[in-house]
Amino acid sequence: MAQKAEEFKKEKEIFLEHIQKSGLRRTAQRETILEVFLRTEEHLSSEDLYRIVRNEDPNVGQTTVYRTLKLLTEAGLAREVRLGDGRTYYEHHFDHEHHDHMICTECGEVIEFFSQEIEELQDAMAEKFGFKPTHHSLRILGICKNCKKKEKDLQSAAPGAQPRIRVKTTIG
Amino acid sequence: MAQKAEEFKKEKEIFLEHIQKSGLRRTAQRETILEVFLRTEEHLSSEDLYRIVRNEDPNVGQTTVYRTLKLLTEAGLAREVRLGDGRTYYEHHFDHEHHDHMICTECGEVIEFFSQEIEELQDAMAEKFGFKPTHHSLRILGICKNCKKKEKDLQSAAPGAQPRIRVKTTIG
DNA sequence: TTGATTGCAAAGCATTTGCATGCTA
DNA sequence: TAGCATGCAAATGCTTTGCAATCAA
Repeated sequence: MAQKAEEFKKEKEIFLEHIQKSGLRRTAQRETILEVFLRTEEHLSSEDLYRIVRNEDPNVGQTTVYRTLKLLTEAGLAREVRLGDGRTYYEHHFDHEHHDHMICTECGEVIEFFSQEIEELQDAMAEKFGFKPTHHSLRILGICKNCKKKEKDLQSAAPGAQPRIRVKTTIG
Repeated sequence: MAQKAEEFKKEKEIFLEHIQKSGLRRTAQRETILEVFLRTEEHLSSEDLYRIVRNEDPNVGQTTVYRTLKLLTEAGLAREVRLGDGRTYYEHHFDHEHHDHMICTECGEVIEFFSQEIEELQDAMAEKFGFKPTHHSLRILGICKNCKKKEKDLQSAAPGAQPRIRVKTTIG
């Protein structure tokens, strides 16, 4: 936990630096939003973050959260993620290894994973086409361990049960 | 070209079959939309398709194009693709190999590619987490061969030139 | 003081839905 | 004839923008 506080300090410095470099201003709202973001480890939508932030400070508007998340992304602290349900999520970027996602289409669970081999094959692929990659996104959709189990259990109990789909569309 | 006509025939059969199986109805609009879709090889948004279709038959509504693209997807003829600019594109699915995409963030060009090794590594990854994959999506963003070249040419001519970004947001 | 920042309300966009009318089976 | 399909307009959901008031530097 003490180590966590250290990390936040570093990230806050980065944020301030970015703000100063860009001729922007330090405000209470931005500080609150940054802190809540740093304190939360999951994938947050702007809406999610807004809900938590307004507990700490009801004077923060939805719009400011949107704008600040953009700012955090520019500063290199956050990264936009599309999980496939139409909205934009944000995850920590600074000091976090690059990774990809498996998304359970029943419960919405998101598993992060990383494969050096896949990364290398992608680069090799790009090179083959004379393409200079800047970043990439790999999502695997499917059923997670838990839901696979639940499905089996349900099947024996109530054969016609419908799964609860959270990610609503096929992702190309 | 004669071979093309054959292909369309097969795909039309599939569509009719799907329509009958589902208790739906064969209509002129659906036929027109299907034909235009089959005839076009690129990645089409609903809007794109709508524009072409209304040349053939101005009596087709935007809504019907949306609904029919869903239908084509259900029938297995089309596949939804998210290229990262917020809208949904469709590509041919039937008799087309699975593939992934490289997207140029300057000109918007989309390169299709396939790597058996990447596929296998993904499955291995999923298995490691007890995750049962249903489908996946891999996008590599970057600069295509052409734009890389143009960039260099421009740089020597007008050092401060701004690139035209078509894919507007970072894709997680 | 000056110009960035905020929050509200309104606008934007892609997509979906309600509903009266039109058509297929 | 029954009920699916259509197309318009209105609604939706997420995100962005305009703008007057507020606040940091």
